[in-house]
Amino acid sequence: MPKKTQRKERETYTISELAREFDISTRTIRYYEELGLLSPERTSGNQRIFTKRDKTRLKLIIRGKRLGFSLNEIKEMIEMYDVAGETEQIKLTLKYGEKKLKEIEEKIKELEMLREDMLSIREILIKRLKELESKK
Amino acid sequence: MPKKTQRKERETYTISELAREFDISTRTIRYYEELGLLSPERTSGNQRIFTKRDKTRLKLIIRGKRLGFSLNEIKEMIEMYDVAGETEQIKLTLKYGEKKLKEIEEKIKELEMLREDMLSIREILIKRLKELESKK
DNA sequence: CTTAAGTTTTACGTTTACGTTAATGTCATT
DNA sequence: AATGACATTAACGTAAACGTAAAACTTAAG
Repeated sequence: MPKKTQRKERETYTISELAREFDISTRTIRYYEELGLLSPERTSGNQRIFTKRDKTRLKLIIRGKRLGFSLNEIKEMIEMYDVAGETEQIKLTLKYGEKKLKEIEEKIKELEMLREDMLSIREILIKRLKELESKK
Repeated sequence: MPKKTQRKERETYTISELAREFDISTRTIRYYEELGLLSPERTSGNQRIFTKRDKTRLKLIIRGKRLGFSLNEIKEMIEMYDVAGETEQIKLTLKYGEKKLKEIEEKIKELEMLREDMLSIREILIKRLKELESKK
């Protein structure tokens, strides 16, 4: 039997690896853990080990931030992923999810409106520019 | 000649009227002025008078905020509306506008991804719920 | 003219989301 | 075992975006 590669699963990351990858500080990552947004394992020497799952979460957190959600809102959304629970809990989660879904769809609409605004301003500017250039 | 109605244009608002309408504090409105996002006229007694234009701006500011833009970014976007200037200035504004447009389109995409995530979580939850209910 | 409700500026306070520094510990390599 | 690179906790600092309170002024209504 051939020796199996030692590489059982090196699908873990250190804090600075993730920090570099997402272009944030290690402090930020620790802060997210402090708020309960992440809960990485630890080595025997107490250093954080991040799994693929943690990495996915971090990506979610960052996306949420970019979209104007507070860390608290993001936490609530993330917790939806972790509902192990009973029917009542699930129903509540579903309800909250519907609310968030509506908010998200609202935001999409608003962004599209903003986009339209920007596009028409662009048109105006281009027109003005052409006038100026032709009078030159 | 019939007496014209005194109502030449009462299309103005006090600070608290706007505050109520947008559900923000008067402090917030004053703060936006302090940052140069608004510049309302004043009465003889130094009280702020907001025009329709100011109101439109305020709406824009609030929308921007909801979408995760900083007040500074919002200010820069608003200033695009006010470019009276020369070709060079217009070109710069256009360039900045293109950048913002891309950012906005990025955000729309991200929100749509988030929406997909939420939808699939919902599916999972609903499925789990049905299982639990059937085993009852 | 008086009064109440609203407004002004000034200034210090608060929350969120980290930045920064210090003192100490861990890990991999030589 | 020693060196250098990275990690840990603790704690104070900071910028953005307002909140809050005080003291004085305006305005609309009666």
